Amino acid sequence: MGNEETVPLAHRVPDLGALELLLTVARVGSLSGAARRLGITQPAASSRIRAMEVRLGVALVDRSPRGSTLTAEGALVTDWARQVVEAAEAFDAGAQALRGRRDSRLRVAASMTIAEYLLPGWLIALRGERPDTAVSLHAGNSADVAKRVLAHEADLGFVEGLSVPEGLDSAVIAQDRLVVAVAPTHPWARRSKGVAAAELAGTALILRERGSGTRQVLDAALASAGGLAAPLLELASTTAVKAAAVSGAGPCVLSELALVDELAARRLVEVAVAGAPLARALRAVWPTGARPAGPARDLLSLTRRG
Amino acid sequence: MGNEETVPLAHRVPDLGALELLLTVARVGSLSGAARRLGITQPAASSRIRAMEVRLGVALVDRSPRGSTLTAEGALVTDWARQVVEAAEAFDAGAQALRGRRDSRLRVAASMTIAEYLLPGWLIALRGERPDTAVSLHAGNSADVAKRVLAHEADLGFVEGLSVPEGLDSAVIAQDRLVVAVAPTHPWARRSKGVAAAELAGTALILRERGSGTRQVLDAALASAGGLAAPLLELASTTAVKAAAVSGAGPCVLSELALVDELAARRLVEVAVAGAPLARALRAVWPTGARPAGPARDLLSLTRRG
DNA sequence: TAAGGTCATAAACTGATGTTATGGGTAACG
DNA sequence: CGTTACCCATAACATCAGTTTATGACCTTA
Repeated sequence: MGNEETVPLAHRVPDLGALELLLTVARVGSLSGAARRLGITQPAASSRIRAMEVRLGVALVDRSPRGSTLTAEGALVTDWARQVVEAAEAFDAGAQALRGRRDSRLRVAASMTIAEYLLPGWLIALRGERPDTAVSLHAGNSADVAKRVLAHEADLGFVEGLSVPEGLDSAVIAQDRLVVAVAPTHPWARRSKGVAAAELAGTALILRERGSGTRQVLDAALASAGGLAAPLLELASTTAVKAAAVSGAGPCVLSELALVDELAARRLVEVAVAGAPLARALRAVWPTGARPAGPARDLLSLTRRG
Repeated sequence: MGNEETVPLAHRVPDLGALELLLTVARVGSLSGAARRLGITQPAASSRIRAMEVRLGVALVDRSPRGSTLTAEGALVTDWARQVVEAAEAFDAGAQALRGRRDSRLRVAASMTIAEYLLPGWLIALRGERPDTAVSLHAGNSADVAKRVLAHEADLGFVEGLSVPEGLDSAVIAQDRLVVAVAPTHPWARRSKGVAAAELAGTALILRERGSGTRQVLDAALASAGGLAAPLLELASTTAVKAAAVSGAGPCVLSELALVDELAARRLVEVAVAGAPLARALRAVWPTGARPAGPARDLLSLTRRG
């Protein structure tokens, strides 16, 4: 985090077009075929792949008169490239929803965690089924979402939290779980049995600002264990909370959705908590009686199928 | 999956340089400050941010004579951008390791799942602590990894699977779990109680090719339930397996690491399995007696701290 | 009011990426 | 066998996004 790069990331990593081309080559099995599919000429594809190989210092594809297949290294690079492209697709889906605003046909309001981590994926899926549906997205806290849905400024809302706001019907679409996480160097990381609710309640934590859904659930869960201690840090964004915890400032509490990467890469370690219900439902909400129809129904069924 | 795009993704999403710039603006609080930090001039930063706002059709930053702060939409876009940049950093970490090859100081061999999903994150962390350590990476199956480590062609190996190959010491660094997943439209997705081991064993599944670690664990886990049925499809890559399952061809079985995105986006739904131990240990391995030292020890401690 | 910070605009330069136009390979088929 | 039809590589030229340099306008603070 925050170390000085002599040369910026963008000069060491091929751009999205090149990564997309590589994925297409892997899928199609030839440079010229991939070029056709992407609407460019074969020499352009050839030179771009070669430039990428030179930049990375690794041979990516085996060329033959019958086509091109990935080398072993190329297969690995392609998988990493796919991660980047999928993140870019999520970016695109979110950005398109944001651009829509007034003139779009499906207006969604969602709490921050859902808007950030889940909605882009759903929108990609929705675009797959209903390519013509234009979506707009507004992100805020639970109260804000409820207000917009009640005022018919949004066709469908998504909230996390314990209770459903007045005047709204809801459906549980998934379970989320709050996770206590610490840097690997923190003493709690070595505890095989985790911490008790009372100890968690008595510890100064790194938290989101008051008013966030996360904060409410945590408050409620620890009420019977003596209530939440004064926070160590109160930060405005999920990212700031994670960064503080990674640097070893103390334990943080966040949605598992927000912590997937950090936990997988072991920048943070989960600490089990005994005796506190840190699960919470993620709900879709709509005005009482007004069952979602049309595009809202499509999106809703995407999120809860199963 | 595979629908025709009129305009390629790369033209709808800002390139990595622009996304990095946006993140820096968010962190630093001014366009000119971000420009300085990235080694470009202020007009370049200004025009790039503006171009991004035009392309997305959304105002991202509030400009004032005292600096620039993110708008509400800008904060959301920045979070999506961060996902893309982090994926690009993982790409870079992996690619650098791949480029090193012979002349590097730390040679790592890892099974596919670990190389693909975990190692890039560890390498980023390692670079944070020991910026000068050059790493090379070879990916293969468990036997391949063992061979390289035994031949001292790799300083440290990572394998998934039930047993530790002969002649190697090991340390468990994490638990992985095999997950049975189906498309949301599949009948199993509606089962609240999941499937029994015997039913899973009797069902034709979408699997990786024989010889993969995943396949071995599954074989062993279902041995007592009658053994694995003939597969529905045997595919060469994790991605192909996922794609087939998403399209509804049938249930697939993969590491939870490989399924994080699909499950979060609900392109696939997890099916609980009763009575089969689908957990497996991820292990670091080294030649018996030769305790990892130097950079290998640094990397190892990164992965198992806690 | 002068100094130091912010951001915006204009004009010229640069390079990556694209094109068209070629040529050289392998394979399948009558 | 040639003919056809794929594949890939190279060369020369065109285009455009992103860059720098140069300048101006705005606000805050000493």
